[in-house]
Amino acid sequence: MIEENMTQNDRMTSKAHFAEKLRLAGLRPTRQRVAIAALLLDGRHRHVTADSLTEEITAAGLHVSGGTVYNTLNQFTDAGLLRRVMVHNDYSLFDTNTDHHHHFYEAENDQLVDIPHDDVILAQLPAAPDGHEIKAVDVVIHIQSKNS
Amino acid sequence: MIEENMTQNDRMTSKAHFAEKLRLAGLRPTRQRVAIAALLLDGRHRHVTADSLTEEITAAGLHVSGGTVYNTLNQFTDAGLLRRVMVHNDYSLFDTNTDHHHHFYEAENDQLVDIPHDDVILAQLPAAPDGHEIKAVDVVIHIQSKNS
DNA sequence: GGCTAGTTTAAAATCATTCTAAAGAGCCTT
DNA sequence: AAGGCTCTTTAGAATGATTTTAAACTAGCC
Repeated sequence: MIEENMTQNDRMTSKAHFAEKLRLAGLRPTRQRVAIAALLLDGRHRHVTADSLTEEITAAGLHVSGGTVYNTLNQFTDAGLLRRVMVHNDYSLFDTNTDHHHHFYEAENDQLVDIPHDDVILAQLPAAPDGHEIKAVDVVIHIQSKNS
Repeated sequence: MIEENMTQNDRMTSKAHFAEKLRLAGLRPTRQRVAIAALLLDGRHRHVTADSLTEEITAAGLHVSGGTVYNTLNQFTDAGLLRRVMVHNDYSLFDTNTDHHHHFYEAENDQLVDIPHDDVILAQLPAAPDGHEIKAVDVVIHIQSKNS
């Protein structure tokens, strides 16, 4: 949203902006990480896979090796810039929205849909086992079309 | 629990019992499916992987090919005799407890722990998108030991 | 007893992801 | 701006869980 009507000059600014964002996250702002950050961390909320991200990179006229795409996705996730969503074991899904929210998942066409933050209310969470603390609560609501 | 003090005769009965269970689930009771059912569907609640199940089968002095272990796990899951739990993408986890309940997951040592049915209360579930219905609600609470 | 469709088998194939070793690039120091 | 040290990237090989294959079997029915 932020980058809708950008001039060439703004784009340079934004490159520096993402480099800074990476530095703050403890990641050295390399050419490939900045490029990927510019694609993924622009505020748009969506779900990507290593594959779909690679397509985006190619569409942007760039090239990043497969290994680096995977590494970057993992590093961004560890740094809290992305969130990994667990709905199946076929391949990893990443959410560019790291805010606390949950998901609908439709297995029929492997479709993942965000649930607005306040639409699921969890009352009375169980206490974590002794010596442990809760790190995250993931809720996935599996849905299917009614006529099946 | 059911099969704690079984005589040889009871065991035969139980074999027939599992064969019947499979038939009811729409699965032809083959030797290997009955054997696996006897191991997994005895009422004990636990989590297994294709690997751990294969070990159990071997420990029982039996042999079932790898492909069949995977097929059976998938068929049992589709038939509602097992439940697949999604916590990571490394390999599939199956829960012999198909009742509605949720899980704690400790990534550090890949430990999965059941949460008693009534310990998580979800109020105000969101309505499923138009034309869809809710099939299942999965809640995974990620935990970590406090001193880390 | 013999059929036939559904199963099992071992082995090969698949496919996402990670690892490897060598080449390259940030970035701090001078 | 050069040197250098470490962290990254790269292409390609390796890994490992899972699926597929085609042939050998078997459960259940006539």
